[in-house]
Amino acid sequence: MYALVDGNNFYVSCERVFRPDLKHRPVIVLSNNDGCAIARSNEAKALGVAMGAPWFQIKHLEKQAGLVALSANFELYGDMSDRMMRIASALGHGQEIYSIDESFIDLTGVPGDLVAHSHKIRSRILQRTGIPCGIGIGATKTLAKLANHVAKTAERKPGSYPEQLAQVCNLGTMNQTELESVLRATEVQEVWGVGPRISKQLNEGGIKTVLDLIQMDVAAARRGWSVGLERTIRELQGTPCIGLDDAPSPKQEIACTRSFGKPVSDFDPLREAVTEFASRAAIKLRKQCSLAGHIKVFIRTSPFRDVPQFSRFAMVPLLRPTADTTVLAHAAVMGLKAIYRSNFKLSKAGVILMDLQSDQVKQGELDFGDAVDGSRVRLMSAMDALNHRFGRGAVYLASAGNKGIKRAWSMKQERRTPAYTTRLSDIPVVRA
DNA sequence: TCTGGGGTCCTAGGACCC
DNA sequence: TCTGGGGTCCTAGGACCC
Repeated sequence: MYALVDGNNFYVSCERVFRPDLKHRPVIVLSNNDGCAIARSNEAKALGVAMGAPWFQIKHLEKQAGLVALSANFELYGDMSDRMMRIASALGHGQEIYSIDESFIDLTGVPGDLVAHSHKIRSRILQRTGIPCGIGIGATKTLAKLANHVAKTAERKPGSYPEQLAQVCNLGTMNQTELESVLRATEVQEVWGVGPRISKQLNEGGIKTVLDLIQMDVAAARRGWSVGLERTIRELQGTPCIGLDDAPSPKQEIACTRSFGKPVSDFDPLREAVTEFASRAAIKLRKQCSLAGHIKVFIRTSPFRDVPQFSRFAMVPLLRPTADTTVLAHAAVMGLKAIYRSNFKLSKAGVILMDLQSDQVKQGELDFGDAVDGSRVRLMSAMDALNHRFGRGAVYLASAGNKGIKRAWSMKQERRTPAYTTRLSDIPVVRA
């Protein structure tokens, strides 16, 4: 058995912990650059704000309906996530942290009433972090996901499912009739692994509810779609195909990409941006003890704007795999030089580290006199240590531009709340 | 004016091999 | 008239996830 613990409207819930005045009001959190809605309170959902809705299209709701929009504050969400995950792990014996607000728990060998136990953990998370959760339980991860959807929907939309399934839902203990009525009440697009494309195709073939999907012939699913859909159906039928991944393997790619606050045409700001992105990606790379073999750089115009379009990338091979910020940033800028053209209003750039491998692998090579210099590795460790101790940006490459000055390409974040839990200067003060 | 960022997996098709 | 068969590896692109 698996459980899925998932924070409700997670980013909004994090904000509400420190802004109780936002409770019961329509609130959304915006993506970087204050671009579009990436989290919505129930009240905002009820207003009809869609996931991913561009802010400029819904901005009128600010005055019309009291909609509150906040800039994304990932420093806060990451810390709140750590706290929630720690408490959630007590639900079972193994935990896979699947995303910032979700974790799967292995319930194998957990004795007693799983629903009562889950309610207890749910209350503990709410009490100690302020984050409300939904917990779904099922024989497979896909069923646990589905149960979680039921638990959250039953709470948010009374009448959608039986009331007692709200907050915690165990599909594993339902009788056939109850289970079928839940499956019939749920549309295929709610299933984990079935996206908009496949659900549309399934609907056209008359498969509309999860009950229809569960009864589908797995061979036909494989022929018509892929092994992925076959696996999803088998999981829905109760055959585990996806195990708990509680020791995630290192990333195979590490990216840092950003849209700019406003369009950029000149080379210098692009060089700064690409240097900055390469530096940030390199930090992540060293954190997982990897080296990169290739670095990909791209720049592009906005596909949403009616301007001459431009989109190019360069793949730069590294002489030898490295995690050295200066080498990676230099390679990225070389790539940028190769693809840069003036006279375009560029809106986004990014760097992707590829062909990653462990930093423990020693590649035998001929010595051409420029072999890996241990002092460079120590320099990187020193940089990481300084930035960790004194905050990001304490030391950085000069070619990333002066961080003390507003950089032409920096992103827009006009509505960001403080880092309440991670910066001394931002910690709330309680007055007697 | 204004539309996110960071990943994974699967498949088809081409290059290449004998 | 008529142009093999079987395999691997790599890559680009699609679909999906949050």
